[in-house]
Amino acid sequence: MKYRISANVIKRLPRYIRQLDVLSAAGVEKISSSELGRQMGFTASQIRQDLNCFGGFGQQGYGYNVKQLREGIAGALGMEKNLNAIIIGAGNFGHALITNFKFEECGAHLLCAFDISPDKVGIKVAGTEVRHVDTLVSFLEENHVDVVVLTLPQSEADSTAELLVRCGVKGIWNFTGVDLDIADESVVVENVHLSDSLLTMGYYLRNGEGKD
Amino acid sequence: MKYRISANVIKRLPRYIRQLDVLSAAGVEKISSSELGRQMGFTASQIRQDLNCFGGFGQQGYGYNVKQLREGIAGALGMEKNLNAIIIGAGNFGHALITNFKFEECGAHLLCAFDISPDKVGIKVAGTEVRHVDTLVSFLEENHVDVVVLTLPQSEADSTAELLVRCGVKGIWNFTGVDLDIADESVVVENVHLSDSLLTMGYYLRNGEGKD
DNA sequence: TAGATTGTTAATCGATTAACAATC
DNA sequence: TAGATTGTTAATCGATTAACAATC
Repeated sequence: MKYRISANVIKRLPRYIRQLDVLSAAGVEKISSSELGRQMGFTASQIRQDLNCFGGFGQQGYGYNVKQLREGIAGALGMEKNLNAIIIGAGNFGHALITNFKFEECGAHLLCAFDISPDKVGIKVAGTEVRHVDTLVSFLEENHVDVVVLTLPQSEADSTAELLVRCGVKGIWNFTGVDLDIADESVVVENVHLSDSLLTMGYYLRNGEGKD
Repeated sequence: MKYRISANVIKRLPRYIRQLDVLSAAGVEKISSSELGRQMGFTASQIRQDLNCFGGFGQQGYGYNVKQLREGIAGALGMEKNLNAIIIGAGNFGHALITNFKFEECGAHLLCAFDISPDKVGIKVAGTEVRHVDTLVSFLEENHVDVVVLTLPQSEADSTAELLVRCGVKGIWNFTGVDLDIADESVVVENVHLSDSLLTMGYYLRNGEGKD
């Protein structure tokens, strides 16, 4: 890539995808930055700046073709290249992710799940096989895994993450609630803290007005 | 409040809480902004700026008392005042939240759940009663509900949100994946988009290096 | 061509970092 | 008192917004 694109821009890309999908579904073929901005609560300027980080998706005097722009952003996010994923921890939360989360729509493919509990190992959850964690390392050796979804108890979080990094895993989608700090700079960790989201809500509820 | 505190600061508060809890558990009694910064990946300056939005938690020449600071931030977030919550949609995801999510630790109290499916209505999930959605409006009339957790199918998201706002609900924690746009400025909506998180991970995995 | 709207540069605004006096 | 570290002001940096020439 040319020069580093700010994290703020990257975080907005999935929102663009969502809105463009809504527009597409409604049969809208083209849209201007100002109209898209109105719909998403952004300024037209910001939208043009954001999109221009990745090249000229638009056409002067016309606007943006919805489908083309959608593909362009999907390309920037690399959504077309499938990421292989596995999930460790098939408890309530892991189970819900396996069953409901649309990995394919995010350009990912869930290979299988791992758990330690005898009454889970061996079963299939929504078509996904649950293996024993004892087979994890050998699985990682034999398969290319891009992303590991961590949905196991907090007590296991750090040791498991360390093991994964030693096995060369480069992406950890961490739902454990523990802030993993991993020294290896090449590892991408996304910490999902649902409680953060509720706590900030609490702040705004009590201190009046929404965020923006 | 004095003057408006930026959303960036608010979003960092739960992270402070987490780190302080880790320190507390490890028996650490005091900490300086520079050491806390080292641990959390912030500058000491930023930490002092953040904390001073809420008043002098620290003591010159000494640092911050871990427990006191924790209480101070919890106070700023209003964590001690309980928020009443209900959850609508007891499917996989709702079920997982009811079972695993620590509402109490976030200063919230889950009153009950609602669903439409006959084989869910009437049962208890981890001690939480599941009621029929037909009883939702009367429940809202008879109980003060601060936060509604939305974990129902996308097709129901917009209509349900609209109903909730009409019933005077001021907080919606939205897991449906649909961007609710609610005109009423006094309603606080937290949209949780797990897919956003995975998509941005995908970007960094392919374009090298972690975020920071 | 005239109108519209982008791509892109310049101006503004806000957030982070640095510096340092206050003070424990 | 001397050392440490905050609270707070000033400087810097980056992100957002505004403006406008390019062009479809």
